[in-house]
Amino acid sequence: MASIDEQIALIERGCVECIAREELVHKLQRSEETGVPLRIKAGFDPTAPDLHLGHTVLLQKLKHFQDLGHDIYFLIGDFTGMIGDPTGKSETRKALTREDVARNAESYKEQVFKILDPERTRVVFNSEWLGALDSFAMIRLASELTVARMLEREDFKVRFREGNPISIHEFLYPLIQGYDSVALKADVEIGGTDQLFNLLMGRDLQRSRGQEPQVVLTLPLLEGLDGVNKMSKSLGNYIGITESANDIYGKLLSVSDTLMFRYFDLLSDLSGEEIQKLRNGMESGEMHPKVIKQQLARELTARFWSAEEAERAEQNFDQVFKKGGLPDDLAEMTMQATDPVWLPQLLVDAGLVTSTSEGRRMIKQNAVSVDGEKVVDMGAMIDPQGEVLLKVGKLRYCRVQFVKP
RNA sequence: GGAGGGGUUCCCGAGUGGUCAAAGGGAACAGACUGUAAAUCUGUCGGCAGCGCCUUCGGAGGUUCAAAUCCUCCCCCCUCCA
Repeated sequence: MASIDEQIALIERGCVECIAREELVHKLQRSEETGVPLRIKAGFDPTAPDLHLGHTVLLQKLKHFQDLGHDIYFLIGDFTGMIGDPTGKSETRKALTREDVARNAESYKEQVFKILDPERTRVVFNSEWLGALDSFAMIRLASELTVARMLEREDFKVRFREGNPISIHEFLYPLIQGYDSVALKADVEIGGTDQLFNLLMGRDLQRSRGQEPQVVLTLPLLEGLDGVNKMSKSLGNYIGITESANDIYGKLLSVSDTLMFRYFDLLSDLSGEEIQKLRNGMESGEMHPKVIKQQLARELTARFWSAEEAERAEQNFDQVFKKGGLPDDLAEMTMQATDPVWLPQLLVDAGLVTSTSEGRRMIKQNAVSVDGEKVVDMGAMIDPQGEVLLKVGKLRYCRVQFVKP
């Protein structure tokens, strides 16, 4: 067993803040003496059907605790998801239906275990205990907090000051999340820095109900592919962990050089020194940024697939973008037709553009090619014979096979 | 309950009777240049077999040859007062 100092070092690695470090030390010591594992809580909002790299920052941290022998409570906020968490958004998030939540939660469960050990992970739903709270209990819970205290939260403060709407139910969210910690008797809760307020709420409520307050660890938010906003499904700037090896590899290679080191820091298993070496290498000009980025892409692709798959993705990438060849996971479809098809319509049918108008525009912009030949005629007709390879822009491909009806 | 301000195309935001599919910015997409990086430049950015037609300016009606713009009712948001 690692010493307490070593354990703390691992736990704090990558964290932005660790609230009440001494408490953590105390908890770890006690756990070691009594053999009772700590209860580690992390909440996930079930809006996204797919986990992405941003979530894995947190999952890696949970894994650290797991490796140290503690119990993970992977909380799926199915109840809170239906309320709509205001966190990090400048406007009210749409509440999910019960069906949405159930469906999304299922896919969470499937994906979490790509990183966590299922044996030591308990997946829990907060509707379990929150659904059982009656209005009386809910109002009593609400009485434990003042509006002024609520408005301390940056998000609310700003919206209030700028005259943007804040629904009453949004005030309930932090309370409810804090109550989750009470219900789980959490020893430690991990969350993004944007969750700090909610995480601290857990401490308050636990204390007021006679429990030992949880230690709060915050992790930085991972920026999405745009390098500006946090990675999120709804912004479309994410890399999903169930995406194909080619996609994961390709998307990673498209991040900016600055962002690349952010990803190294937060996602890579390399040590701090090794990452610094790469950084120096790039700054001194000894290493080409692309080579470093490839290393990142390989490591992470291999994490969710395998070293071989990562290797293949790299070859595929080179083939497609260096040599202008074709990807190996080319989309294919068959189409029934006898008469010549108007190209813009064909592009719509193949899912490469959303309207014939867009198709025409793409042709006009010299972005469309058929069987490798640029097409400039917006009125082009395609003979429905054999198969054709359609390409729009650099990334959209489809092979269409024609069949007689 | 009272008084006032506001809801415009993905987002912000101009637009107060025809010249409006609607300025400007952002995002996005395409082209050039590259390392599918950044930056930059150029173009596109409601739909439709295409300079003509159709559907959009919170919703429903109405006035008018003509409405995002005027009128009526409704819904929603914000501010101040109680």
